[in-house]
Amino acid sequence: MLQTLHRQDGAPRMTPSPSCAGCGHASVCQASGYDRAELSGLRHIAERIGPLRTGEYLYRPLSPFRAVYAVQSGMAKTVAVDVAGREQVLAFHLPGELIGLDAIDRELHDNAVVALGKTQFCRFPYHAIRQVATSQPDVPWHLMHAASQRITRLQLSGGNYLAEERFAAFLVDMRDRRAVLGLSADYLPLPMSRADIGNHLRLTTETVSRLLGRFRQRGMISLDRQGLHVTDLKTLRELGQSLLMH
Amino acid sequence: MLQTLHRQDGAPRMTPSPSCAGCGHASVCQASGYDRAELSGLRHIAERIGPLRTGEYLYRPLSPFRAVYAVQSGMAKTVAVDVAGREQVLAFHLPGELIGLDAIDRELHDNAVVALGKTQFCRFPYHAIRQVATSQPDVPWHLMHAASQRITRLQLSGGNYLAEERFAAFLVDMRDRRAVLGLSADYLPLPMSRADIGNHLRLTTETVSRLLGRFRQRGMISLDRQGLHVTDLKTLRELGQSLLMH
DNA sequence: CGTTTGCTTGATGTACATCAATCCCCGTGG
DNA sequence: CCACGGGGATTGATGTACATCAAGCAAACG
Repeated sequence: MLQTLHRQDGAPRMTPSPSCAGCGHASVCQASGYDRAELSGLRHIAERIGPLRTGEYLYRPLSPFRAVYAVQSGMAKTVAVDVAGREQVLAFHLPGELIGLDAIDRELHDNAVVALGKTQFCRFPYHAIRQVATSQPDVPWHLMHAASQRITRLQLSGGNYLAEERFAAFLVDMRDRRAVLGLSADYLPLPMSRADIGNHLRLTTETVSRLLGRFRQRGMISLDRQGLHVTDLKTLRELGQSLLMH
Repeated sequence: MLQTLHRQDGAPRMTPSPSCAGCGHASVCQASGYDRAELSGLRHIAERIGPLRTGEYLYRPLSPFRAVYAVQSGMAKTVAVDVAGREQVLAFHLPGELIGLDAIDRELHDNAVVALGKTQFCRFPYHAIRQVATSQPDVPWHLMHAASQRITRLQLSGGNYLAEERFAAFLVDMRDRRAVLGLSADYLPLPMSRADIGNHLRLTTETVSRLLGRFRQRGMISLDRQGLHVTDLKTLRELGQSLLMH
């Protein structure tokens, strides 16, 4: 289970707004750039959703696209389901990361988003975003940057690499994203199942388990029930370097 | 491995062009939506580049991001090179498809774009796009749609599927994209090497060759030196359906 | 508690890679 | 015109990274 996020003590407060005033998760929005004055309109249209609990859906495949979302606290996964019923975990989302940009083009969500542990979301209605964009021209470019980043990430993760490289890169990537957000970085909570991790990395649960064991044996990580501790980031980063952004 | 990156050298020649009037490739731009009045500004900032020949670069890794591009005629590939020197073919680009959106976020191209056969490009300087966007607010949203589409495609292709499924989906996808652009759809020119196709699909040249042979034997395609003819689209689409958009 | 559910660990299987010829174009020079 | 060379394509034999199958185990949960 994920605990509630703690606000950074020395972090500057963001400007109060109808929706975001008093939100306990301001620091992650700041880390994601939502506190910039040119994007202030986004704060005013944000709606809170949740908390959702493990396995509950934010949206389902084939639901119409009406908004983009961001995790506020907790963690979520995006899952695609194909015609044969096979599932594919496309991403794990940390607080502040935009969800649903892939649905803009066809105005249709072809994926599901599922909460992993108690999770809260922010909802940004698309019509409101378009409205805000007319007075704040940086807004669409902010989305564009988020989309650009997502494309870069997907391109890297699509590559043909060994299980060990992909898994190391996965851990380091998650660590780095948490560091940017001001969350505990050496400790990674893993509210998703081994099956989810494996599916995401095109591996089986057994292989994930074996990799975790191997990394633990080599002193790169230490495991507990809720997640893992990164104890040798340098080695881990070297293993995954081909798959990581610089 | 792939030698193309080291084969040819030479800076692309650029021809400034105030508008698209008289461009012989207007139909593909039309198919891609560039003829809409709300995007007319894009036509006025387009510059022609090329023609480039097989193996010549549009841009190289680590070059600064100053523009997005579109293929005008011919075909191109995007190639990522990691720290270990391994290459990964990320995409093959048909006329009208935007190239370089992944570089917007970090203002840096971490990939190369290489011509496959005699290929012409359109260049859209980023500062000019931003300028045009101030008077034509649909412009950033057009890019956003292109990015959204790219994300959807990458998510699909990242999945864990059999070689046969991926290859069938690749052929059908290319066929469908050509159909949208008004190009010959049953006939697919393949100016890239088997190695390029295989690399893109996480397969070896040998496997690509065997798949082509198998598909030919089953009467799904017929091969010639320059490309292939799709003779049983239905079966091909069924094979690849899990990986295709609907 | 017992049952369930997910995790771990070992033995065996397989899709595809790798290795290795051979073939087939196509360009080049005589 | 043909001889020759070389890079890509095909085809077959063998290897391997990871999946699949199978069994035990430990935490979670009613």
